[in-house]
Order: sequence, then C-alpha cells, then structure tokens
Amino acid sequence: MEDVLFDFLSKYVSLTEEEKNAILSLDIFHSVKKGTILLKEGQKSKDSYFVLKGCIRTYYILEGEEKTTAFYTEMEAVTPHCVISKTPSEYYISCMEDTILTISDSDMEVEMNGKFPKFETLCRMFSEELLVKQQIDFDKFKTSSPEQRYLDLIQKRPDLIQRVPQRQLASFLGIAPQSLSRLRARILEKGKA
Amino acid sequence: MEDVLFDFLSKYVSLTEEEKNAILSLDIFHSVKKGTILLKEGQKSKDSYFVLKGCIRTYYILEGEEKTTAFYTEMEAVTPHCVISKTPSEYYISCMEDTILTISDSDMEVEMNGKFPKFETLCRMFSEELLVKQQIDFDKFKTSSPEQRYLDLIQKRPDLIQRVPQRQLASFLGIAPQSLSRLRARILEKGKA
DNA sequence: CACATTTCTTAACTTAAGTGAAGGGCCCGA
DNA sequence: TCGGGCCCTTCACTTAAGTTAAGAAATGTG
Repeated sequence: MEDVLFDFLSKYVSLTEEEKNAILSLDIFHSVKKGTILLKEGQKSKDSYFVLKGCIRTYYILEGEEKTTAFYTEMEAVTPHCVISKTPSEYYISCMEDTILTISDSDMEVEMNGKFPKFETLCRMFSEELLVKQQIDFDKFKTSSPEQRYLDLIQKRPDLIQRVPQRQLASFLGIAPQSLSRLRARILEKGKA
Repeated sequence: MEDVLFDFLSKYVSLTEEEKNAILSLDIFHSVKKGTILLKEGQKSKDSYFVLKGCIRTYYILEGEEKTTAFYTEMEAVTPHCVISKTPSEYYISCMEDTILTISDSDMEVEMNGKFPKFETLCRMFSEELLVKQQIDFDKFKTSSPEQRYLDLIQKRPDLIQRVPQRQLASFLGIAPQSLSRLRARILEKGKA
C-alpha cells in the first residue's frame, strides 16, 4: 500500500528514502469499514484523507434529506472545508465500502512542510492541480443538462455507476432520484429506437 | 496599488522588505482596458492573474454561444487550466471593465518558490483556500434551484448583478438568459404579493 | 445624431425536472 | 420464514426551464 502512495507522489516530486521514512513514521495508513463516518456535521477536525482503495463520499443533510455532493475513489484526496476554515463542518464524510486511506492532520502537515520544503512543493502542486480540475468539472456542470451530465459520468467514471446507490448519484448530478430513474429510461428508449 | 496587494498577502504570510522588493522587481502590475482579451481558446499561456481593481470573466464558446462560467473581481485570482495542464486553453478570459491586475507567469513562480520558501507557503495556502471555497460553491450550486442560486448571488455578490450583463449572469447561474428574466419577474411578483 | 447591433423582456409553446403516491424487489433482522 | 424498511421504478400531475420569436430598450459606432 505504501508503494501505491509513493508511486502517486512521484508524479509530483521525487522523494529520498529519508523523506519517505518521515512520511511512513507518521503512521497515516488506516483501514476503515464500510459505513464508518469519518466526519460529522458540526464537528471540528484537522484531518485530510487520501483514498488508496475503496470509496468515500461527502454529503449534507438538508431538510432531513441526504445530499451527496462528491465521491472520492482510488488516488483521490479530500481536505474538508472545516480543516481550512477552522469552523465546524457543514457536511458528513462516510465510507461507501471497506476502504484503505491515509489520514493526516494539519499539524502534521505544518510540521512536514517546515522540515521538508519538497513536501510543501508537493502540497502546492497537488492543490493547484485539484483546483483547476475542479474548476473544469464545475464549468462542465454549469453548461450541461442533467442528461448530459449523466452521459458524461458514464464516460468519465463508469465505476461510480456500479458501486454507488442510484439516489446518491442523483444528488451528485444535482437532481431528484426519480428524475434520474426517468432520465435513464429515456436514454435506454433512445438507444433502442 | 502595491499596498493593496501586500495587505492581501499579509493575511497568509508576513513578508520582509527584501521579499516585497523581489515581488516588485518582477514588474507584474498591469492596467488593461475594458474588452481586452487576456486568453483565447486554443492558446497556450503560462500567465496567472490577480485582480486588484476591476473585473474579468472566463467563458467558453460552445455551439457558437458564449458560456460564462466565472467572474473574478477585487482580490480574486485565476490560474487558467492551461497553465497547469500545459495544454491549449479551452476558454477565453476577458476584461469586463478597465482593470488593474497582476500578471505572473509560471516560470516566475517557480523561480520565486525556489528563492523564497515563504512564497511557496503563500501559494500553497492560497490554493488550498480557493479549493475549499470552490468546493463549497459547487456543493451549493448542486443543491440549489436556479431561483435559489440567484437569490444567493444577490446576498453574496450583489455588486456582480450591477456590473455584469444579464445574459452573462444567466450562464454563470447555469440557465438561459430568458429564464433569468422570467425568474426575476417571478421574484418581483412574489415580493409585491 | 442616427443607425446598427446587442441586450433585455415578454409571450406561447415544448420539454424536462420536481413532487407525491404506489408497487415491486431486495436485504436484514426478529 | 415472515415482516419491515429501504431503494428503485413508474405514473400522474405541477412547476419551471428550454426554445423560438418578436418587440422595446440600451449600447456602441461612424
């Protein structure tokens, strides 16, 4: 599992053995069971997550309804809002499957950034990359219909459609679960004709 | 204008005179006329922008239609997708008003990051902050109706509604211009009743 | 100033999403 | 194994957004 992480990190910077050992000594690898809630609304947390295997999701509870806004799967990272803003979390994070991930808190990161400038470079590059990726996703979302968003999802993240309940996909696509059902039926109908 | 920038940066790190001078020596301050196009589709660019005064927007041209996806006003920054991905730009950036901004290219940033670790810390903190802010915006967008998004915009960025053409606001809100007109009429009607 | 262009609004119609309700399938626990 | 609950689907109905079109208002240009 360590190798999976280091392979990933090597896309950004090349780490020495010393640096790798420093990361390993933080004891950040964790295995969590399906259903585990990593973060709750109202909670203050300093933890960031990086998924090595499995899937986690972020969701709000609005008017008693779960609204899923993001899924993170293999090689994806989340730093919750509350970690940066230092305010209580507005959303939940839970495990969709048995998941292996790293958990690193912001104190660790500050310390590592101080000790190893390369680590800060890594964090900067990574968050810059996430920022532009997310911007592209947001732009795409704004300029597409729900149907187009669903078709795009089939192309870009086909695995999600298999591993995630329909109702959660629906709110991820910004629509009601019934609308997703109908939209899927509509697409099938078109395919036949 | 320099002071406006340094005041802003002081929210993240405190800079020495030497560091400030290093920034000033880069000659990054520019004044651009309304209508200037800073980046075109298909162009490769290394430039990032930080708006000191004025307003710029990013937009796509899809099926011959302009689709505005973001506005950047005072104290906001953009690093276009193409700078990070090193591919031709998929969108345009233009000036909505006479604008004063900083333009810094990625070579400059690499050099500054090498010379002043504090500068890299600044960039990391800033992009981490933007990332979570944008995540919150995206979540809000997904979980709101167009009407609610417009009402939120009145609260959060009332200036935009004044300084930006309606049709551009519409695509920023993810709807057709006619729908925004209708929606506004609907809200007014409710307000009366 | 006058003309051309673009933008905003309104309206009528079409299409799709929201909503409430009901039924079937599936899993889980009693 | 039976029953309860949850999820997905379907349907009918409501509401709102997309679309096409037309006219009024505003903007920019020569």
